This record gives sequence, C-alpha cells and structure tokens, in this order.
Amino acid sequence: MLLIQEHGFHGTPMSQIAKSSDVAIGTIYHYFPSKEVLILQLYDYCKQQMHSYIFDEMDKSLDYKEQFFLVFKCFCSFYRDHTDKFSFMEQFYSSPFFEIAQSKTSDGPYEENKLIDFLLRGIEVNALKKRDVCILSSAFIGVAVSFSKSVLYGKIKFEEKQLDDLIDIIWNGVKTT
Amino acid sequence: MLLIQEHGFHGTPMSQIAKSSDVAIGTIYHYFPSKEVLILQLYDYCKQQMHSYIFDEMDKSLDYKEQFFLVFKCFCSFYRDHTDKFSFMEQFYSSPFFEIAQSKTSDGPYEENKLIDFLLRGIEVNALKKRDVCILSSAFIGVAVSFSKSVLYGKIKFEEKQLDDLIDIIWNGVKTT
DNA sequence: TGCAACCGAATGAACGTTCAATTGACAGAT
DNA sequence: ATCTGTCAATTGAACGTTCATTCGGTTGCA
Repeated sequence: MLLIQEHGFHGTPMSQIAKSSDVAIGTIYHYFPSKEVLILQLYDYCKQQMHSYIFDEMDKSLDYKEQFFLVFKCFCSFYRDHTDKFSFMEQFYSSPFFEIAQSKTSDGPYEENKLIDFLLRGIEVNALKKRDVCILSSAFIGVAVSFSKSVLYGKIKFEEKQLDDLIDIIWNGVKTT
Repeated sequence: MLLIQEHGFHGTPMSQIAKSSDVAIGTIYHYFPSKEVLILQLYDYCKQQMHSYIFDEMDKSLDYKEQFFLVFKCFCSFYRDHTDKFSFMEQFYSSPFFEIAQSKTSDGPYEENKLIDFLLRGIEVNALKKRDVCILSSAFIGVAVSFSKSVLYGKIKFEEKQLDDLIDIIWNGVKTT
C-alpha cells in the first residue's frame, strides 16, 4: 500500500490506492475515515520505520565517533533502500500536511528526538562541539537528506567513497578540535 | 501572483490564483497554456530571483573564506526573507513537477551551476578540499536548507550567533586543513 | 443469527480548461 | 476631430472530467 506515492498525494487517487492494495475503495474507508488521515498515518508509519531502522542497530560499545559514522550511514542507507518512503516523507514535509501533523504531536520532523538525544550525548562525552542541538541536527540531517536527493536524482552514485567523503565533511564540522 | 502558494499546488485552484491576482481566469490562460506550465514558469522565476539575490552581491575582492561566508548567509537570508518562494521551491523539488522541469533543462536543483562554479573555484585556490563538487554542494545546500526549514517552523531563531555557529560547522567541514 | 469485513456503483462537489462575447487601444482614412 | 476596422487583452459562465466520499448490499466467520 506504500508504493504508489510517486505521483504526489493529489496525483494518487483513492481508486488507485485501492487497486494497488487489492481491496475495494470502500474497504479503505472502513479503516481510515478520510484520505487525509490515511496520509497522516502513513507518515507516522514511515517515521517509525526509519526510526527503528536507524537506531535499533546502534552499537553502544563503539566509541562515539564510530557511532556517529554508523548513524549517518544508516540515514543514507535507509533513504537509498526505501526511496518510496523517502520521497513520500520529503513530499510530506514540504506540504501543508506537515503543519497538521506538527500540531497534533510535539515531535519535530525526521523523528529527531532520538537523534537529538544522540547528539546531546556527543556533547556530553566531549566528542561534539557545544552547540544548540538544533544547529547540530540541522547540519546532520540537512547533509544526509541533500546527499540522498542527489543520489535519487542520479547526480551522485551511492558509493562508499562518496559517503566517506561526506561523513568526513560533516564530522570535521561538528567534532571537537 | 506569487503569494498564494502556501496551500500546496493542488490546494490552490486556478480560481483562487485568479482572484488574488485581480484578473479573470481566462486572462491567466491567455498567458499560460496550463496550470502546469504556470507552475513550471513560477519555478524558473523563483530560481532566477534567488540566483541573482545571492550572486549579484558577491564581492570578489574578499578572500575566499569571506566570500564563502557571504554566499552562505545570502542563501539563508533569501530563504528567510522570501518564505513564500522558499516554501514553493521546496514543495516543487519534492513533487513530480521537478522531474518534468529536470527533463526540460540540464540544470540541477537550486540553480546550482553558479554555486558549483563557486565551489570549484574554492578548490582551485586551495581553500576547499578536493572533493566531488556534488558532495560539496550537497553539504552546502543541505545545511542551508535544513537550517532555513528549522527557522521557518520556529524551531530556531534566525540570529547572527546561530548562523555563525552553522557556518563554522560547514566551513570546518569543507576547508582545507 | 449476528456482526464485522468487504465491495463498488452512485453521488455531488471541485477543479482545470474552453470559448463566445466584450473592451480598449491604436492606426489610417475622412 | 471623428469615424472605422483591427487585433490583442480580458472576462466569467459553462463544460466535462476527476476525485473523495457514501451507502445499500454481500460475504464469511462465530
């Protein structure tokens, strides 16, 4: 039911969603009161999926720098391996839906809470510069998203070398000297 | 005619565009063959506006680092001062329209050509690390956009200090050691 | 027998687009 | 000055389509 969102919210009619889910339109309305709620829930689902993808396999025995590298790579891998969800979420963030979602939860975009915890921990252990976490997460997420978009549009190939170069950049930016 | 795009492409009917422009619907169709073309042209317009806003006031007498700071600040200022265009463009990038626009020009998003020239120059004068420019511009734009979004959603205040912190991060990431 | 899940044709509103009619500005002729 | 023909600019009611949503009916399990 997730895969047809490549035509935009409004370019994807309920009839098509129904067809690709192999259910009738009526059935969808049995579970979701409206298209809006469906999209909102889809967003929650994606967020939670990404969340666990990235933070479930965090290995706390590594030192902070290695964890940082791992988390960053997980972000980018998730986006690469789930382009449907990535596109959907990016679309969602820049649409008026996002404000609706924001007003219903206190979360930021990109399920940042755990990321913010992670960055805060970096400051605590003196691995990251003492900066407003919003600034740090802006830098972190911004770079990951921008890279993933470039990969998605075929401007960059997702290669270990490119990714390493990028992590090197962001790490040098945020690490303590 | 630019200001009503805060409800999304599809949330903004031609009738509303007409009303807010104080013209009749028919008049719009006298100038634009379709809504799609209208949006595509609006995108070109925004891109060009941003482009000249940022690069027109570049001062080549400054050393590279100072130019870098200036350009970055211009990006962020443009986004702050033209939230309507910023929202529109972000929406555009993550919508299916973008692919259409891509197929008609060879430009990347964010009018990157001049930015890429600028970054290439940084490598030449040995101010920036020798890296794929796509990687460098990913980092540059990603951070600027992500910061601007945070400002737009009220998570960060646009203050000199925050901006300086952020530039410090990105600069430390990309500069030669 | 009851009830939840499921179906999809029917409904009505909203939208992009069309087009016949109107206006207004301008040039040349009188 | 006045008239006249031309043509681009403008108008908005009307059209046809598409879409989200509804609802009366069906299925299948407990």
